[in-house]
Amino acid sequence: MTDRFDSAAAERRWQDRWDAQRTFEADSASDRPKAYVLEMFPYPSGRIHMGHVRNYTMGDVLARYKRMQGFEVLHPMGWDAFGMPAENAAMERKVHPGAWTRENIATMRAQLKRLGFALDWSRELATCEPDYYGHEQALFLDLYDAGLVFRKESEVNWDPVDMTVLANEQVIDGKGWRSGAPVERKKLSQWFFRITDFAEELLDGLGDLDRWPDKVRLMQENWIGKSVGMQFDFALDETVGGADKVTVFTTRPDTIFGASFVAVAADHPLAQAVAKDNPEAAAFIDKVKQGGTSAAEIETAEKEGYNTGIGAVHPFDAAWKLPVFIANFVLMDYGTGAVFGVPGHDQRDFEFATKYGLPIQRVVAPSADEADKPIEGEADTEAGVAVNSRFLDGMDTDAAKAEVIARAEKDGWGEAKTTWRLRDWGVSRQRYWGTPIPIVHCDKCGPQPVPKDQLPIVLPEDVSFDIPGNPLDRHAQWQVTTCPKCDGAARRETDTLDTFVDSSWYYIRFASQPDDRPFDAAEANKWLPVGQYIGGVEHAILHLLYARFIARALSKHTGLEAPEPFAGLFTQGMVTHETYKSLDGRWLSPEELGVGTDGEMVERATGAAVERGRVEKMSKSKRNVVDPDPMIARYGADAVRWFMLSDSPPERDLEWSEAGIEGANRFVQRVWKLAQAERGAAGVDKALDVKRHQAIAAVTSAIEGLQFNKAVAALYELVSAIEKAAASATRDEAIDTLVRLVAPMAPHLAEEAHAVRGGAGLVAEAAWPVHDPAKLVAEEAVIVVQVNGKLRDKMSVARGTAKDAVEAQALALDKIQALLEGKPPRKVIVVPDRLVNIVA
RNA sequence: GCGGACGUGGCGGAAUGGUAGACGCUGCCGACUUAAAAUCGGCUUCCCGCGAGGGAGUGCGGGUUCAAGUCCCGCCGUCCGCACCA
Repeated sequence: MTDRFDSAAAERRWQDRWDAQRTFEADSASDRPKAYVLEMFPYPSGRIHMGHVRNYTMGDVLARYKRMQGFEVLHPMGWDAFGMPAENAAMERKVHPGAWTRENIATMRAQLKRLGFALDWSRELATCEPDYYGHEQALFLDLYDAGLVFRKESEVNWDPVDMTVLANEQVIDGKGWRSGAPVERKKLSQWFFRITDFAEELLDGLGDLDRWPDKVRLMQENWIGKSVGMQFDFALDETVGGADKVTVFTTRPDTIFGASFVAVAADHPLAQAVAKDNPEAAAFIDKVKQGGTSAAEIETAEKEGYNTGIGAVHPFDAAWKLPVFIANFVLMDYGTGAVFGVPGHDQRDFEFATKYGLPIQRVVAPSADEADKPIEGEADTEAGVAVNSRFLDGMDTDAAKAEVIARAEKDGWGEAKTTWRLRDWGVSRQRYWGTPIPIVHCDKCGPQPVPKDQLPIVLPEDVSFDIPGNPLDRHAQWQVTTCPKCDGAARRETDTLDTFVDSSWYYIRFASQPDDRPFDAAEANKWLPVGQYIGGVEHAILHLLYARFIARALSKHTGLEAPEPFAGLFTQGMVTHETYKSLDGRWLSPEELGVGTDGEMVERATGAAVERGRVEKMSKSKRNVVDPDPMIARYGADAVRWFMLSDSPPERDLEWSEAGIEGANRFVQRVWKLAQAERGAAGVDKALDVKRHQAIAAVTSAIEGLQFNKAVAALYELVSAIEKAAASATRDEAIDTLVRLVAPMAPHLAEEAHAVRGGAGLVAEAAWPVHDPAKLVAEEAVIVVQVNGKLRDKMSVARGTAKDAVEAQALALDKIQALLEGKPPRKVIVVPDRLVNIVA
């Protein structure tokens, strides 16, 4: 009689044992090879959701697998604990952000522990604690000393009612998401990290990240946005606001003879100067500024301009003057905020020129004899040969570009120039719940860095959120300090750091956590870079780019040797679930549903019909969230983990379903039943042994390739084969192998099975099975026999049978004889041990 | 608009150019049971056929090959990212 697997008891037993034996604590001094497995640490929002469970289960499988392979594994966990939700909770529920956050951390830590993850909890950190952010302040000062921190005026979204700065995603249709008040643009002095200093390196570095998804590399490449071209001046035929020239940037200097206008952005100094005593221009600028900033509005906005009446002198022809427009499609924050328009070869310029009746001249053609080919309907943006371009005529596009740049540089009116889309990283946040920026403002000495021995600068606890705005700003004593330079009265910086700063170095702190400095480089170097980093695609750009930047900066200015922090990156899919809607459009949770008299789904409370919605990402608003805790209680942690890995490929979405978790539970029970099988039968089962070796090979390569769904399938096959096999020594061995192969995925089950089968020690520390390539195939090979590529028959031959013999045997088959009707085959292809194809 | 990914049964998905649909889910049939649950066995791409068997089939249209889900060319569709980037 076999028992059902008691998941609750097993979870308690083995989690306690792992804890007591410190099984998963990483030893930096170990001489085993090191493996660093990391999942993106969670924001402590309140409770763990299925997305976390999936993410951390994948990392856990890898960490446990690596440990069984003999690696010293670092697999830590922490909390991305600063950020706005804590302040929102403070305002709504009158709880202190710290109390709210720490309570959430306690809840979520307990939830994670219930899943039995092989985490080194001794290295747990929370970014909201002074023993983390104090070190971050030290790093800030290091970057400051390295010249990578600076201060400048920058515009922010300002909510005049809440008196607060808003992130872009908090601005909805130009209004604050909470107050609903129209958002203003406000200039504030803010701190920046000079990430643009590293633009070229960050771009080049992508080339080495061969274990990153191409998609993410491409997104970063686009974000960095390198464009190579030239910058040059157009002289103006009058002086406006003290300026007698306008500087433009272009990637197509070869089209300079196709220019028919110059355009500047609405907030370009030249435009501002013109507007000063020109109400018409001022009105146009206002109109442009009011234009929507949403993607949809930009897409549909028509190209519009205001002709200033100023003339710009063509650099190659003093007599040639181009009209200068203020145009709505020119952006101040890209290039120089001014362009020259070539309607023949740029689509925007084409539309603009068409609207304002400006000349459209072809200056690039597919070949030199197509100089007169008209430009019709749209601009021709292809490279080719310069035409109608005086001294450039006949040159290919690249040569023409080089020629223009060479002449400009020689004559001093322009130069080769590369511009970037990437902006410097604004790190100031006018918020309370973040890392205080370690700067002191002195009226006499200006902003001064705080000496390191005064760190950490701790956030004051006595703050209130009754009044809108940043509580640090109105805290009476906290700001008051003395200038480190002149000892005079001074005020602390009340801005805090962007939480992306917190997450851009936490993986280093995990690897090494001395008390007196952010990290010990020698120790960190033992672990870094992270071998496998796992998280959601939503962090493909910002978090990963910032972390790469910080790692590079630290590699340059400290002893850290990991310019690329994450050698391998994997972005997993979401966890989705069915949704339901009432006929009047309210989202319904599964608990609100019942079955009506006719068997149809109805809303339990009202008996009204229910519409089955799309399968969507689990979210509170759509009421389709499945909480992990009750699932663990009901099915056990192993079944939940198993389901997270089965079915869908890890990079795609996984649909949570009742049937799926039931299936996972069935698997757990099947393995448990096998584990209890009587040991000691004699005899060899060759077929089962082949299966065993195949399973080892399949599971191993699947885990290596992060294809957990394939590992799962291979394990199902092994279990089925064992179930069908009669008792034998081979079968005992196969069960032992199964227990180890399943251990990274269902660790409690594996430990329990290992113990009940008399195994010594922990399976978590047992060796990973190794397959024998010679035993991967059966002695008999099944040969497929095709006629004209169509499967007609199969036959079994000894592996390695010679081609001639196989061919003869195939031709002798009754079915084949019948199909050939006595005619000799025209050709026979034999693939040894696989197939015979007869061409009739 | 630019860039990328994807398209295979009722569903999730497998397939170094070599048996398409592994494995799971669902559904159906059967065994065990007084009965149910659980468990076990079988079937489950579609069409024709009682059956043996035959035919079709991987979004659509072409091509390469003894052989194409897989490679090439051209379409269609879905999803994602970026977006007036000069």
